[in-house]
Amino acid sequence: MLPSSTVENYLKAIYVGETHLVGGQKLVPMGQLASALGIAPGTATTMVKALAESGLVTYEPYNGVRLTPAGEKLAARVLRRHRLIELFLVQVMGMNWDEVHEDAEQMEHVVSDRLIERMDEMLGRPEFDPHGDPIPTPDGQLAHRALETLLTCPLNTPVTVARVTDQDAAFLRFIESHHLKPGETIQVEERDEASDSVKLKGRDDQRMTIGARAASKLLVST
Amino acid sequence: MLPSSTVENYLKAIYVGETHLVGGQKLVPMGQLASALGIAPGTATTMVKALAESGLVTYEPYNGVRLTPAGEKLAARVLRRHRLIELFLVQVMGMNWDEVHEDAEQMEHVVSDRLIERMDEMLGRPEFDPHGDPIPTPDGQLAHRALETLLTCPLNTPVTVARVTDQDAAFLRFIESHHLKPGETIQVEERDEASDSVKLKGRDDQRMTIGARAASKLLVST
DNA sequence: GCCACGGTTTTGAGTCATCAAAATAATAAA
DNA sequence: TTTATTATTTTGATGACTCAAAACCGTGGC
Repeated sequence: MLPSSTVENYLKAIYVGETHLVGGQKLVPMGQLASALGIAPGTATTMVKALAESGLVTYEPYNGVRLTPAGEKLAARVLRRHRLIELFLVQVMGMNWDEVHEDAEQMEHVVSDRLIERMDEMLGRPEFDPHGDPIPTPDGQLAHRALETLLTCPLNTPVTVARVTDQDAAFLRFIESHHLKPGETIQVEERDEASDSVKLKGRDDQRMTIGARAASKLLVST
Repeated sequence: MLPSSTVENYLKAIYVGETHLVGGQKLVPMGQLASALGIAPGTATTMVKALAESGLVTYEPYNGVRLTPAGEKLAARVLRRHRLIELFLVQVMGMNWDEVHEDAEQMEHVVSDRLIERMDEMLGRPEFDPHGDPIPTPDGQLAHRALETLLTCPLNTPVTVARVTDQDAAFLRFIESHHLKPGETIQVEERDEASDSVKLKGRDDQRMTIGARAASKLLVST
């Protein structure tokens, strides 16, 4: 039984949901899953029970859901495809990084392994996609770097933007126009709790202030 | 209402079915449609009635189905996408022409207009795909050439292979290995009704004999 | 002109994925 | 502890799409 696009999307959402979980708890709650997929909560429950039936997830009623090794393998495969496709569309086809998400979202379910392999080859076996998200290897391994957000990194120290953890097109365009894409070097000059904002010095010493919410989505390496 | 992949496939099948019709009759019979789509005849009937309901086709019970202008526009769009994708996969990604059909079949329904436009641009607004099939323009026009099959073209006269009207991977590999791809120059030396075969002289004066059924799928320009 | 046969349509049913809304469980508040 | 709030699960239904098999044309053969 090859998984349907729907199943692949559930697994992917659970996978990334797990990474967003704080602390030792490992179960993704149904509500979070449902809203991540844009479906009604009841639908998520029904579907997750079916996934548990086929051994892809572990389901604890009223607590949440977790991937089994089999489910994790499939999820990593989908994520790998998604990120390779995004990088391909940007790197090879010259599309903007804020307009490739939807295409990747669709293509990840349908293109052949051969085509994915060809993309991987043309891109030189990349480890990160245009947003700095790590690309799982064919066997599901994720490269992981120790990164900090702009809310936690040291002040007045040059840091390199490594990853942007938001796919929203408007946000991505903002990042791009302010030269905050992965690879850029910046410094955090000041954080202000009261105004919920962060002051930055960017390329050409350009000053800018961004909200804490946005700052938390920019990951940097020191 | 954007059409589902299923609807797009029905329209595409009717579209190419129409071109395969001989003479003045213009209706694609249900049986042909069903077998082209690999579905049960009853399913085709049900679906075609729904398509007629939404104004995409004209349906005459027991006679067949024909596209309306609206349906034809949609069908041409899908075919354009399919053929651009195939050409892109071969030309840009270096895939073999016998292995791109399935990917194109899936991608044609999901990739964005922007991505298609980008492919078209990268390919230099091509008129024909790797099989020599014409690529409809954005407004649905088809370039058409006066072509003959190897069964009807003049004998002992150099002709250029222009189109291969079969997507079967094994057949395409045969064509390729015998240097009969679109663009190659060949000559028909002899036709034998009795043995149902055609004798050819190909590249480097190499002689070969192919069956009439295969010969009818090779279109040439004189 | 009748009948048989191939193609077509109907019928009845099933799968997958979804929703809204009612019922229920867990949790936080009073 | 009892209640109120919020999250989750059930229930009942729907919309696409599909099949198998029974019923139904329509035409060619005799």
